[in-house]
Amino acid sequence: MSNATEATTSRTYHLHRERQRRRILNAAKNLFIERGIDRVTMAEIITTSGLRASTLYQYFSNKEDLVWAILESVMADTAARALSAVEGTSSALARITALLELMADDLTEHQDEVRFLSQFDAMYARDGPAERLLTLEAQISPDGFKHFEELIREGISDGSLRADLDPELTMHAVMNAVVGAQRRLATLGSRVELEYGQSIDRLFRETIRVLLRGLQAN
Amino acid sequence: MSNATEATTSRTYHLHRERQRRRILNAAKNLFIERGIDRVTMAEIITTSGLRASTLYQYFSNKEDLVWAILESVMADTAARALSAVEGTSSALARITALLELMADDLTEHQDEVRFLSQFDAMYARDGPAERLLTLEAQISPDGFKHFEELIREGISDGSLRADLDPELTMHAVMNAVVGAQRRLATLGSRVELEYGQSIDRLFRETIRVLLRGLQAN
Amino acid sequence: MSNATEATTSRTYHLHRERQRRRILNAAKNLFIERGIDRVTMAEIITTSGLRASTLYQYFSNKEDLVWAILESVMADTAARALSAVEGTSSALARITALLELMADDLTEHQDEVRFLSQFDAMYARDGPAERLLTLEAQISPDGFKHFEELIREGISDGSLRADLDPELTMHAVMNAVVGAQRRLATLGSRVELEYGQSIDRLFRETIRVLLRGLQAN
Amino acid sequence: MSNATEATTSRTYHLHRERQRRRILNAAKNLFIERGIDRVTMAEIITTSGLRASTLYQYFSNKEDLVWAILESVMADTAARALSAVEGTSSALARITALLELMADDLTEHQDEVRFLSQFDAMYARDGPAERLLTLEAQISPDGFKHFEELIREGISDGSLRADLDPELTMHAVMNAVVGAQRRLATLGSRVELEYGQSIDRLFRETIRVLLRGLQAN
DNA sequence: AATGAATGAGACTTCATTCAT
DNA sequence: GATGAATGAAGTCTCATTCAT
Repeated sequence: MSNATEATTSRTYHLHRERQRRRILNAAKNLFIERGIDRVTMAEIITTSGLRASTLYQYFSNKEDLVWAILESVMADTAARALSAVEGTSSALARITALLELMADDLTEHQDEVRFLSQFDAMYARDGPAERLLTLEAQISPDGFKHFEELIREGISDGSLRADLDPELTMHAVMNAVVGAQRRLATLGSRVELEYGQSIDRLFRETIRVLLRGLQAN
Repeated sequence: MSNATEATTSRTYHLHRERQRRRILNAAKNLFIERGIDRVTMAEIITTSGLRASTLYQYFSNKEDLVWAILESVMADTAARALSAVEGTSSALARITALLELMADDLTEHQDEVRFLSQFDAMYARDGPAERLLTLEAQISPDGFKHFEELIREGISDGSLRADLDPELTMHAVMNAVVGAQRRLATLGSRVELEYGQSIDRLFRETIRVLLRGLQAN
Repeated sequence: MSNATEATTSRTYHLHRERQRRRILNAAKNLFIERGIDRVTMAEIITTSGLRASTLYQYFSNKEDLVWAILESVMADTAARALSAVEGTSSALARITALLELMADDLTEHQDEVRFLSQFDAMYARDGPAERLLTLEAQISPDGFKHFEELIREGISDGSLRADLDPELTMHAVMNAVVGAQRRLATLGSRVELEYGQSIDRLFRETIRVLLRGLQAN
Repeated sequence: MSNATEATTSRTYHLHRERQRRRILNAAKNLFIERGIDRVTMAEIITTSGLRASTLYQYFSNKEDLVWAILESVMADTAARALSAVEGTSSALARITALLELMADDLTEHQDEVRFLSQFDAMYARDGPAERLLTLEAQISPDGFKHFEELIREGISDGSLRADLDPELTMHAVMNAVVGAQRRLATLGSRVELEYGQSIDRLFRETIRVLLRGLQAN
């Protein structure tokens, strides 16, 4: 086999493998999102993805592997959206606003995926190796949060933010609250609207508003 | 059988049933909290509670039933704590402060139970009948949130809070964020401290501070 | 329920349980002996024993458990035979002769079981906890080998056995050779006769003869 | 292509094939010896040998084939050692002594391989075609055993051995006992020392001693 | 009310092997 | 001859739950 042919063959193989992988991932992701991670069986994923069990197991060695791979893909998607949202913003404030806006949009447009993340945290986050998640999370916010911290610093010096804030602490507290609020809303879904009589979107945007006000100097 | 004997028998019987019930509930609760709802099998609950499968099924007709019953007990505990925390406070502000303090305390002292609630939401909240939860939640905050709403109203009229707030919307948004933040911290546990380099308690208290500031007029 | 009834019930249950256990053990033993431990699947044992998989697993928690249980039963049988063979013998020599005779008989009449033991040793003996086996082996030879050792001692003092023997070493060496020869013959089965042109029984008895001669003084 | 080139190509090709074959055999042999024939999967052999499944199957058409090939190689090794041990011996007695010595040495120095043989017998010997084994065994003792038989005959006539021996029967009985003892010791390994409180080597040498004495006339 | 036994349904994997290129 | 991908056929075991007594 000539080198050229070899390369082509290898590329073809690689493409094929990638396609199959996605097929499985898609099937699993949809099922997980639709019915909850723990209620989906491998058999279903196998049927849905149209492969044979043994073939699937050549791509993912067990259910947990699959769950992590999907987590990765969901996070990568979110990260990509975040990156493109932040792109072209000039000030730190604009950047953060864009980020929070994005989270609000994601909540409406990708509620299922947000719920998946929520479920993942509830079920797997505690025992999976911490590093694995940290690595993943590094992707989603290459340095998005850094900007947040900087902004707080800046704001403090120019007097627009309260002087008594501890930049790092505050940033983490606020981000945790935002994420926590977002995930809770996604998780409870329509129940929130029933219970609170407010649309999810309004509630989340109000949360953001209050939090931002809480940061500003008076 | 005389009426008196009958009554005694019935009372004894009732007591016994209650004791057994608690035994099961306790065993299950500890296991759920320790290892996560989905990783606990009925067999384990049976072994731990020291009964036989068939006996247990006379008290709870399936696993979900058990989960809901524990949810109930956890919520009742929290509600009891809330009630005693609020007791003796005079102003609405004091009441709310007491409530938020309690949530911070619960986060440190009952982190496992908070995590249980989080997991419950992630796994069951969506399909269980909404009313069932609403009824339960009515217990936890007999009217605690009402006070919150009132306080906001009051604060708006006396000028201490920002005039542009919509009391109900704001209340729900803030409460959702507080609960979301609390549960997320409980869920991630030590991972948060690793990741954020801050103690869970500090982060949660900072969240509260920022949120409350966000409500105040300048 | 009266105490009497209770006892009866419990006895009935116990009997039933024991019967089922034997049913499984029998089915498995026959299959193992017939086709070799590793070529028998749980599914076959299940079918043969006429129970459902889940029922069987309430008696034995996995295949290895089953294998060990059968080992136990085979050893117990052998031990019982040994005991009754030795019973009524007066001298140590008579005892040993009886024991070796028994081994020869077992080789013809229970060749399958001897082969099972051989197979067990080859496959499991190395990793199973040593104590488990030692305990089991203590059963088979309550003190049968002790007699052997004593006999050697006696023989040495009365001059009938070679003076340069180390009783314990010799006993173990001889027993190991006898058992090794027996198992090898059982394992190779008809192949031996084909290869050696001698009946298994004759070969084994000749082995014993030579070994015993080797012990005698000239 | 010229004849010369063809020959070269063919030789190269042949060399390559031989190398690959050895690679596989080595990997498999080590694994079999280390962990037992039945616990080794083809996948492991494939990984260890560094080839792909499909490539391996071009050399050996199934697992059993591989097992037999290794048996062959182990036996060939032993045979080679036997040959070189016997080489240079003049008398039949010397020959036999050398052979038995070798078996004792093999037991210590090649215990794993002896165990492999033991396992092979337990698992495969019964169903594999008898001739296949006979052919193989012919290798190991080109005529070693013949000598043994002769020796016995000689010994009988010169009065050094007991007159009542049946040369062929005795030879086979003794050889079977020696091999049986050797394999059993190799199989049980350290467990023997635990159980018997004697080193494997001492036990085996004592066995040989007793057997030889058993053959001698007094 | 308690219990021992049973069990349907299915879960997740694994393995040796084959085929098309 | 080598390789990547695929796969049929089993395999072992688990689990929530029920039923007869």
